[in-house]
Amino acid sequence: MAATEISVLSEQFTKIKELELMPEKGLKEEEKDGVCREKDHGSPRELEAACTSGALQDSVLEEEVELVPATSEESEKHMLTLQTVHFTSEAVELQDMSLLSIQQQEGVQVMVQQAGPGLLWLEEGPRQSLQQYVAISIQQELYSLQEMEVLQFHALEENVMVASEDSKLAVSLAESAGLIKLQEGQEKNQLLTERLAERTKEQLFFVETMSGDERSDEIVLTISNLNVEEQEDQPTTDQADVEKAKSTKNQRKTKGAKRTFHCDVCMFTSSRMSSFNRHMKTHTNEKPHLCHLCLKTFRTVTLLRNHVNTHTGTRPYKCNDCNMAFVTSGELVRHRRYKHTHEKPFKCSMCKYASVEASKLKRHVRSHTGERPFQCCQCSYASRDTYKLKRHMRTHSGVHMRNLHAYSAAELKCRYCSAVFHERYALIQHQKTHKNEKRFKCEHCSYACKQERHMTAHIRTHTGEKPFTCLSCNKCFRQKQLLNVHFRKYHDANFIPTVYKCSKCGKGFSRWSNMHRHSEKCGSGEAKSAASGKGKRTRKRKQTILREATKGQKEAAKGWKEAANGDEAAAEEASALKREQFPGEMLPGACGETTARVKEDVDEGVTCEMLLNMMDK
DNA sequence: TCACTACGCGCCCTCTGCTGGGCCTGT
DNA sequence: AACAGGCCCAGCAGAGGGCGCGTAGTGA
Repeated sequence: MAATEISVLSEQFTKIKELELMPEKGLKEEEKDGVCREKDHGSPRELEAACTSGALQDSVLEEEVELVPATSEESEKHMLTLQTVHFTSEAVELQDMSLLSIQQQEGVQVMVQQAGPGLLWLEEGPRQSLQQYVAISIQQELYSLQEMEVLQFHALEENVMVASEDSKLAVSLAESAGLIKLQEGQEKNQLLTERLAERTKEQLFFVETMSGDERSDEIVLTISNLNVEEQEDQPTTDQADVEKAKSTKNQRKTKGAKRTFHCDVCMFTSSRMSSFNRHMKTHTNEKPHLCHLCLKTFRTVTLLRNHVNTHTGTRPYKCNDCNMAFVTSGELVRHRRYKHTHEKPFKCSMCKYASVEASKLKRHVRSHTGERPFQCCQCSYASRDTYKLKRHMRTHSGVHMRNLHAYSAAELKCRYCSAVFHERYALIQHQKTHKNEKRFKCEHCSYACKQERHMTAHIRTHTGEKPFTCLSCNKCFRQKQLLNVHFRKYHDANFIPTVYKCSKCGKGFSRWSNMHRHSEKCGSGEAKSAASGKGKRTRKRKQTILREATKGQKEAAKGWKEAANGDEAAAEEASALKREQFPGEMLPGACGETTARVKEDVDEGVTCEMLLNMMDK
């Protein structure tokens, strides 16, 4: 892992609790606020581990208690100070809320708390200092409630780093997974005990999890080490786990014979010195290979060569089936799978989906699981991949924010049910769950419709309500658009009525549909057919022209519209602006809007009449 | 040491579907 | 004129394809 990543991680893991060295002494057992404490028996006899139930960080209170298991330096017993976390009363009420508890062993007394602690054995090796931590960051979603309950640490195979101040210890969590995969119940405890017996003087690590930064998607695990004494004669009932443990141990012995190389910075191990050395370079800032074109430096010659190729455009790996070429052979192979061979080795177990890349399958699986690990920091939205979140973030512009994501003190009620929200976005998302039905039913007749606005308008036919009043003549209307039409027709000096001319007789109509109906009767059957086709084209053309209206022009039209709502000053201003911007004749579109196309035509000396003629043709 | 290969992560893009709202059309 | 319904568009999100690049395993 790159050195830069280490620095980042070190910043992230500031929550790691410090170990403390304390005189050897027993601690009084007690159980308090979700922390199980075991009495000091003077020698290690058993190690109990009970799994922690659910209660993730959300359930954790801020209060902390430091638990100080004591050992003596002489006996190589370590004290651990582990952060304790208190759960809410609701969480405590959960069944099997028992936390990982560890019985004392020869003065070692430890209390471990929190959701998802566990144990790790490290490789046998020299004594480690007390100040040894393993910080692990994983995607939070990897830990469902149930997963936490059974401490499935296999997830830790990913993204594991060991930060050790003064030791050369490395541990493969992947290897250790079998050892730390604890199950609830006595079997686990017994198993752990046996493991202890098997692993005299091996180091025992405690793992605690805690939420990372509030906005982070990570859980930070802290692993603190301690030594335990040899144990004897502990029964084992979980044979499978025992076998697993033995298997792991053998594997490790085999590896020992092969001489494995362990990175002291992260979990990396390798049986080859060359691989190990290459890996170690990733932990340094040493980049001896300089690009002479841009002075950028690289760790390896290969990286430099690939980089230089981006300057020169050199792509040595060319596809035989197309013109594509790539810097690396791997890219070519992948390209061929995508474009030519269509080989998709990664298959979904739940559907027929298959992908070229594993990461694509992983992304796809989220569509089955519903997993949305990428949480928007500004609203309730969460996405299934990083790009969607990034795309979503664009919506958090100032207008958009006020419209959708501003907190509303007033309750925003779902129009279809009793749900209540305080964020419009959440409301909209919820309301999407009510879809595809004529869910609006009239109380007075059998009418039903999909849209509430249609129902609102319909209800007025029963009540007689006419809420839209013309401010110029006090005439009332049931629909706003009717008022708009009325106002344009009778009170707007700039309004020029639409005239649809019959191409046969030249007769004018205010509505295209009327003209079309007329044209079907006007002239021969051939004319009728032609008129029909022409009508469609005319409509299309008209819509195309109207669509070209610019935003600024719409703003002007909006100001004009406000006149219908009583803002005469705004109406006058908009009207003046409209006249100034578009001095020519107006195309009578909706609300008297002119269009960009019209403006262009006006600039070219094209009149409204010419436009209408053009539309007719 | 190098080259090949595989893997993983990230980025960007396209296609598709849904929804609300403005507006138009048929009756 | 009034009503009801449909069309169209913008905006957004879901899903997936494709590629760039860094790193690790391994054989020559």
